[in-house]
Amino acid sequence: MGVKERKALERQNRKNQILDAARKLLFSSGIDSVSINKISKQAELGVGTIYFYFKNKEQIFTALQEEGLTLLYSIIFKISETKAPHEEKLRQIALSYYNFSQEHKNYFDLINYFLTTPKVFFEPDLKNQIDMSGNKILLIIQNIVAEGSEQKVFKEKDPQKFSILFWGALHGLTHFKKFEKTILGNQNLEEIYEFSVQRLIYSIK
Amino acid sequence: MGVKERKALERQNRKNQILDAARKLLFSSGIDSVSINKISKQAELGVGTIYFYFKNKEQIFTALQEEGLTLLYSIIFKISETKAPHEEKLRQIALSYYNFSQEHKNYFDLINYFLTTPKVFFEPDLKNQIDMSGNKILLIIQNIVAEGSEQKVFKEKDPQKFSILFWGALHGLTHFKKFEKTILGNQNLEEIYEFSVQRLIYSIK
Amino acid sequence: MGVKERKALERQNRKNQILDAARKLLFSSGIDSVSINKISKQAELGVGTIYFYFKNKEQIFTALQEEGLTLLYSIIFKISETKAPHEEKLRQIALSYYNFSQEHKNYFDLINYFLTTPKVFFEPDLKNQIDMSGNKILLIIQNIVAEGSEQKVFKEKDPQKFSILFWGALHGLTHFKKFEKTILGNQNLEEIYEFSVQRLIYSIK
Amino acid sequence: MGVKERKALERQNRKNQILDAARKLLFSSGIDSVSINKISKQAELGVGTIYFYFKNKEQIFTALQEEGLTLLYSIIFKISETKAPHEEKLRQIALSYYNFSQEHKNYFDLINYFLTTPKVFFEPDLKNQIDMSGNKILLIIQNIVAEGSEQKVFKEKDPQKFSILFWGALHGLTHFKKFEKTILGNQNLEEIYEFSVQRLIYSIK
DNA sequence: CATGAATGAGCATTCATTCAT
DNA sequence: TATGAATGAATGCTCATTCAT
Repeated sequence: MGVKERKALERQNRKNQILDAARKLLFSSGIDSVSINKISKQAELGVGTIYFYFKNKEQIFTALQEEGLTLLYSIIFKISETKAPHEEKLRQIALSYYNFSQEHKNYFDLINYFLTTPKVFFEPDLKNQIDMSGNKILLIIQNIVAEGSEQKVFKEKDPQKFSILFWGALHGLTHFKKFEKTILGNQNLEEIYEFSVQRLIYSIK
Repeated sequence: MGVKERKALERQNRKNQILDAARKLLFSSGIDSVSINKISKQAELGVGTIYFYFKNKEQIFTALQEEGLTLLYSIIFKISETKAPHEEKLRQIALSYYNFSQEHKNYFDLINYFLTTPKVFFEPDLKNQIDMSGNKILLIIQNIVAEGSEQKVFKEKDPQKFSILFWGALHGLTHFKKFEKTILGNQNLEEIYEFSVQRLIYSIK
Repeated sequence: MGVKERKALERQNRKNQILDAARKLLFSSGIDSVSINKISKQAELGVGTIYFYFKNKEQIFTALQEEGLTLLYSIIFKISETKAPHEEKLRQIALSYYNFSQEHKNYFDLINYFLTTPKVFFEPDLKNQIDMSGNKILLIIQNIVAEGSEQKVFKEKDPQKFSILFWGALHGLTHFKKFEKTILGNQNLEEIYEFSVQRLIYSIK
Repeated sequence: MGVKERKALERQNRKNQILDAARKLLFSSGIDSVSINKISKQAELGVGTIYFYFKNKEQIFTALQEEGLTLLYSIIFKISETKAPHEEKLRQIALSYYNFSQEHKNYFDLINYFLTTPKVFFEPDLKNQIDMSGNKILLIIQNIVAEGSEQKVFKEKDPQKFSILFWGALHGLTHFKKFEKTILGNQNLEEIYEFSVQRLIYSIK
């Protein structure tokens, strides 16, 4: 192994060391209590070192969000690889998204953080990077729909548009978790979620 | 006008003065830069005075969010009162929600803030107040669907569930605005939005 | 009842109303969370009214401290009135002081507040008032010792000095409660307290 | 001198710089007016810097109190090392405690602050640290009594308990300084103090 | 008598970031 | 590369007191 490779490896190790610390903080106390100083303490590194490997806090968050998206992707990918009927795949993907929002709440908060922050300035590279992670997931859904349509299981002519509707709807519904005790009344969100999935799938059959 | 009335009026005026300041800040620099100290400066009042009229920062945000929800409600209510066919009403409501998210971005950011912040410490009263404002909007949609179903224009048996799906989907889709240049590729969100509305309405016809 | 008397009575009622509120706050959340604003809310009176009846916060605290001292006095007075032997009386007084410090912690904190605050400015009247309340208690002890000496049960020639030593020692010991888990090691303070009382009494026998 | 040593030295210097500032404030205007902001201004450092060296305000107070206890310890230790008779040592220790309470009033106020504040949230480590400083002083007294008892000068079987009584009594008596013009009447506290010391010592002879 | 609106200095603490070493 | 000392603006919030009505 040459000097260059070793350097690159060490570099990656350090980055991971930092992300490990950030992740640990994120999971133990939530997004609001992740600060650079705390990360540096947790990682047993100087704050300066953190800034050597990450330009700013946003970049660390981005990396963590990518982790979350990758995890989500792998879950959804697995479903897409099964032999289940197309319809069933969509249903399972939808359900797994709901589960992800509950069981990986911290990652989900992070995704929402990036999705809802009105911050104007966002480095284009960073933004692109995140969006592409999201896109991969969208493509899975899109492919299932497209494939289903080819095989005449579905009758959707615009799989891309539909996949955005599909995911957008699921995403929007997760936010209604906060209304479970109020607006939703005696129903729980999961019920409504399943109803919605049913309807969305039905609409392309 | 008696003393009591005048006092009550002055009280409301002051409250408005504070909300004006808060709104101005919110609209000029975004939610993150609204602080009590800044509000007090903007309103030309002591911070103590702010706290005399509002228990805490959250309450000011709540009031502002209610403004936004009231505005949204009035828009949607107007549509519901027209003589347009049910289907058309839903379409217009959907469209107006999209427009609201773009034209009243600051109110919309505020709504998203409350919807996605992982903070829990929200006072039940405040939360209930907001949720009920949201509920009023939901009920309009629900009524249109219910009425449409009664008149056999729609065939939806569960108008409540469907209205949640409807609004949730629209809401989720607005978040994709951020992906317009990346994931959405050459399409713009409005197109997809209209496609989605079409599909959702179609699913109950 | 003439106008004057009624006025005086009303005046006292209002004062009590205020003290009731202050006491309630003191007992429910401790000395640090008693503020004029809170008192006024609790008493359902305007803050201005509070200031009409009490010159400042200190005066309210003084009144409450007097309550505490009066309560303490009544406890000690009762003991002094029994037929118990002088020695036994002293022992019981000592014990009741310890109990008072534990069971009426809030009053005791208040006493300590006045006793340890390094504040320079203290209105002479106020100070005198408090001191006299303390003096009454001291006099009881002093009388018991004096009487005991007259009857040759004790051999103390200077009952005043001894009573100050007696009370001062007891008071100082109560502060060691904070050391129970550290300096005091495996002993508890009560044990040491009793030991001390024994010694002090023994020293005048 | 290596880099490490120099760093450590500088660190200590900064800490002292902060403590100097805190001490100056404490001594010039009393404990109530020591705030972190004031310290930072006095020390000509940013507030953040204060927090870099001390975890919180309490820790600064702790350090200052330790200074006081160390000073007191050194005074008492010197006495314990003399060739004076045991009895005389106790007398001198007692007297020096009184003098300390008058001449180093600010340190004494600090000690009282920690001893009487009803605040609970004290960190165990900090509390232990302080208590151990106090314990060292107590042990000196205890040893003198124990040694005296071994040599049959005293007849105390429980030196620990007695040393607590001894110190507790002296400590309690210092609080009566406030009563010099009122309860104590024509006597001054020093007189009573000496009387008390005499009695306490006499009780173990 | 009674009110309650208004004050604004003050509080302890956190933060992302910089930069000389 | 790596460090960690230093910053100081900023945060939400409390407080005793005043005073015009």
